[in-house]
Amino acid sequence: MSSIRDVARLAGVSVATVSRALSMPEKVSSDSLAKVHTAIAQVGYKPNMLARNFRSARSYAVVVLVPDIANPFYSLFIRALEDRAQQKGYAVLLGDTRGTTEREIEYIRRVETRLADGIIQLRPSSEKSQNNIPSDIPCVNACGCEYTTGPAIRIDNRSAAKTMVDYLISLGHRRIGVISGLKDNPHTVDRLEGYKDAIRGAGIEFDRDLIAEGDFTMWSGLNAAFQFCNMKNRPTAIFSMNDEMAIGAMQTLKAQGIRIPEDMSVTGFDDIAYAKYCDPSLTTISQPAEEMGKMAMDMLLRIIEGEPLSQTECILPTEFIIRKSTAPVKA
Amino acid sequence: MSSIRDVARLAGVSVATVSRALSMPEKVSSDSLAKVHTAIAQVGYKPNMLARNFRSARSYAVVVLVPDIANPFYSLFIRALEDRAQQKGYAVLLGDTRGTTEREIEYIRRVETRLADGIIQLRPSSEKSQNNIPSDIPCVNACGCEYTTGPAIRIDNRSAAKTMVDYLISLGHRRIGVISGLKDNPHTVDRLEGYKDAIRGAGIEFDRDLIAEGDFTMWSGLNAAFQFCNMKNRPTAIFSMNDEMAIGAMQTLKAQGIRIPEDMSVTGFDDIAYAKYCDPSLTTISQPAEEMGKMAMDMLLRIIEGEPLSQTECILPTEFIIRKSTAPVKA
DNA sequence: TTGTAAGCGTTATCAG
DNA sequence: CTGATAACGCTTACAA
Repeated sequence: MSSIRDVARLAGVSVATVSRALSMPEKVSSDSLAKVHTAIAQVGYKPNMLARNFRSARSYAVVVLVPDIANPFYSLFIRALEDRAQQKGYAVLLGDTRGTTEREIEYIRRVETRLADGIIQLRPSSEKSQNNIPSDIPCVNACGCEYTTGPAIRIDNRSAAKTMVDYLISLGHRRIGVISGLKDNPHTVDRLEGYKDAIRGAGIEFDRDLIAEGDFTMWSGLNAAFQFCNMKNRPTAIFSMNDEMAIGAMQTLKAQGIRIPEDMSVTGFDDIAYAKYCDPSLTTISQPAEEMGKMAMDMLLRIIEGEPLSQTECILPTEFIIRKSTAPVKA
Repeated sequence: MSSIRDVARLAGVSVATVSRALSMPEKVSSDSLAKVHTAIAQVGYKPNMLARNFRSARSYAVVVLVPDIANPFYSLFIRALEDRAQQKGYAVLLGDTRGTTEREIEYIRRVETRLADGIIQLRPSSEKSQNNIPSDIPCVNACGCEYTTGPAIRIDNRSAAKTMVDYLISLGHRRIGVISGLKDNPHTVDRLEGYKDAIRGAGIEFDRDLIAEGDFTMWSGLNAAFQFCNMKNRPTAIFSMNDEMAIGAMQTLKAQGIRIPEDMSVTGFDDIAYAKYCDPSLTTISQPAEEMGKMAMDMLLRIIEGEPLSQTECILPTEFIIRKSTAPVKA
């Protein structure tokens, strides 16, 4: 309600002095400073950031584009992103796209109209799956893939997947089913390459029938698993491209009387919180979501503030976590 | 980059006309309208919303204060809130407080400094657990309790809890353990009252030893369950105040060789996605998070826009969901 | 060190 | 229906 003018009047100084007292107190005499502060307290002055932002042509806000905030894997990211943004004085505008391009575009428009200074993209993108974001707006992909263009923080999905499948192979598995994400999802592509790398390395022939397509939801994992249950020569292990599908798959297997890991090993990817608590606990790949979120936000803020980028792509290490859902193949 | 002046110049009209063409096209001649639109297209004009908001003294943004965004129960809420806000042209500023008052205050400051127009509070609050929010700022509690003051959307925690415990009693259980949230959490208080209502109704005496305190995390549920395992006269059923703790508890029980539900029934609260997929699937109470989020946002926007509120508190019905984690007590 | 005043992009008022 | 112009609250040259 009260503006800088009220404070100035009451303090008996000019508005410029009040402004300076707030943003560069060292350039103001301690006498004025004191008067200003008491005046501020008296009128209960709160600076109008809307005016300040307008003046500085900056919103100090960042859009976080996320396919689905209810996905636990993304929640972890967002928490890290928000934390970092808050530390640096930026706000996070939540942009849940629900996978639609339409909503994505609405949010992009927000930065074009100055309501946000940049974008953190959580949807993996590659040339094929365009990201609709004009190249002149600051953007960092916090969840990139091998073919992601532009600034990105990512893990090496391909080699992480290979590590996992190598492990299954080392346990004696030769028929290893895959529950993938949607075919054209960049994560799916990268991780499938890793799977192929591994089986190729072990001299195992690629069998298209061993690939069941899901969409990264538990429900799809549950369904995909049926495909394997009904096979005459069914796999002895399943490499699921995320934890949620693995958990869904385990439900199906258990319901069909298939014991995990005795009859079939199951692995996940991401290491969401439940992975540790499901039954049996899930062997999986842990992504450093905390670190990735922090780095992505830092990178974006550098771009926004025009600081030079030491590197435009950053690949972080994953952690391979062995729990109880995997075991050597039955003799 | 280009402002309304550039458009005006190119279109050969005044800035006022351009402004009107955009916000009230019916008051502008179709001739001018056409000229303005071609000019806009030519210079690629995007209105500066920062200026617009400043002018209208509104940010068209709303802070959503959430204790922890990685908590799946809150994610559902947030998704609904964001959806509704977006529909109405408002942005959602994510305010993950991580349970600290300090951060909560930083976010409240954002609305005091005009960066947001109001607050959706997801932390349950009552007189005891104050909510630090000055009464003059628009705020709706989307996750209220029996004693929440001010506008709120909530469920009847007490009677939902009673329903659940009544059900356990109907299965023959008499010793029913409770895994509660933190003692002073308003949800804990309400749900504990419901528990007491139920056992009182069945003539069962309240036994303080049957209450294990958790903090709504899986980990705390896991620990709390040990308390029951080690009892000489252990409960035959556990009423957990949320799903996550119930899932944690089930891990412990299974690890101790206690079968669920044959040896012990376990129930949850919230019906998070994972409740359906854990093993055994969890009997729980479903909150209409989607609906609650929508209503809360609508209510807040009404307050912000100065429209009258038909009701200041709204209690939505819950759904009682029976799955596989509960069974009649053993003979 | 301080004050004056211009200006950020938009909308609203008021004449024409 | 249109145009000139004054705000909105703040920052920042520039001058004193």
